[in-house]
Amino acid sequence: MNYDAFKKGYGARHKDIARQVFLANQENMRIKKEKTAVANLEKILAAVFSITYKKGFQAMSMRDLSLKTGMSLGALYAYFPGKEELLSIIQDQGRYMVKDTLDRFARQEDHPLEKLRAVIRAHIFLSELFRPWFYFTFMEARNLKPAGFDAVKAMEEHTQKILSDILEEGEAEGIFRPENHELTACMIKALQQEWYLKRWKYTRQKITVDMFVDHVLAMVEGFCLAVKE
Amino acid sequence: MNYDAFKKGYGARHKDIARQVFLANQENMRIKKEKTAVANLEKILAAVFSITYKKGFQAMSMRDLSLKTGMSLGALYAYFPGKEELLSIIQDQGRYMVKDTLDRFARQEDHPLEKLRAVIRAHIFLSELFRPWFYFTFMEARNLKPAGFDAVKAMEEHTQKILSDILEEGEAEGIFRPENHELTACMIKALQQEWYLKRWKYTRQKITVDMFVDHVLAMVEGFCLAVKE
DNA sequence: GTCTATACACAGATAGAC
DNA sequence: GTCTATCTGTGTATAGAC
Repeated sequence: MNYDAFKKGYGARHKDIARQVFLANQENMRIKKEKTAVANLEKILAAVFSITYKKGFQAMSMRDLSLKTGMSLGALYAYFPGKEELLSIIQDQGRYMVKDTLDRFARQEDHPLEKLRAVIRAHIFLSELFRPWFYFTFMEARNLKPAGFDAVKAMEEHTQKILSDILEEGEAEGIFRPENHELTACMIKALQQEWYLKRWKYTRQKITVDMFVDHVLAMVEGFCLAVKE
Repeated sequence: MNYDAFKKGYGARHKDIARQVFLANQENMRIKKEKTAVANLEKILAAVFSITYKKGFQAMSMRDLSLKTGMSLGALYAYFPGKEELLSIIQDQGRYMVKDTLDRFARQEDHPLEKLRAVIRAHIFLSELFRPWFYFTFMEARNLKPAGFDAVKAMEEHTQKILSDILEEGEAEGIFRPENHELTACMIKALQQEWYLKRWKYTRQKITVDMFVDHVLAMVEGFCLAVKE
């Protein structure tokens, strides 16, 4: 599966994500009409990503956000109780998207090697499709309150476990070499993260997401696969 | 070489770094006595790292810094012209340390495989020894003005080239497999970065820097080494 | 639902005494 | 060299008109 196929198969678009955010946080919003709320949330999210990509969430002022969205300060506060809550809302939604997608892809395949490939691909392709979310989730995690940061850590360990479980399973079947699978899972996660943390580099070097994924898979398989005698 | 050996062999300590910072920025400081300046710079740097690790540079107020160092606001401004300049000073010094060390280790070995190992090890060990510097340099890069950010990018590409040059050289000698060495260099850098970006994870999992380095090397060599026929 | 106007806290930075 | 006191801009957030 390449990126184009993934993109076509993956239903959700920006508007759908905004709708999910609305449904999950409806009780804290003064806006009641779904259509209005979703349209404006979409604008707000896009603006947040655009502003914070360059200077970070802390440095983004509510006036910046007002200017970029074309909405007034008063209007913005009808969509979330405060700046800190806005951060949590985005982080929560980001985590939900990743967990939901990876769990789904992990269930789709049976053979450990195919499963490993599917999960690695899905993670990187998803991070390409929702790059701003991934970048934001990583870079702004430390601005969360302890509870939020704990959720980030738990998520990191959850996705790591998906990978190490596959590796264990494959070792039991004689497909993968015995190794410290926890550590290998960490390395895989590091490679995945590279894609959305340093996008400027790959854009400049004209490396596509498909090339990147293939290289990651080659490296991982070169290390993990049991040698045929 | 393991981490302990690296640490013993690597001369510079925190005080020496503070001295380098003093010498490099002397003309912008109102403090003239080296001994006073170095001692206080050491305090200031430690305080910056401690505060920003949790909430970032933008969110650190000068009053936070004053409290943590035990120095007054007025005194702090005798050591640097402004908050933004303080950021540049730290970033510049961080880059200098990395470049200086890596170039040195790359020159030390002759055989491509040994050189590759030496450079990868040196980078990870250095990031362990000066973890706050590395973490800070990465996380706060986007708060720099364009010129500073360009320097960061140039540095990233410089260290990448050190690696890809070694891989090219090794391929010419038949030691490494033909591959997209640029991309492999990127992967290696991603693995190195993982160590200082997610230290909390490795502390929790009781993984030492030596274990980590060995795993990275095993993975890289498994992928790069030409297969013996 | 969205606007303008404004409250009030806190930021970075400096002046001038010691 | 270091301190305290203070200036001035900007931050988040809200009240109340439309």
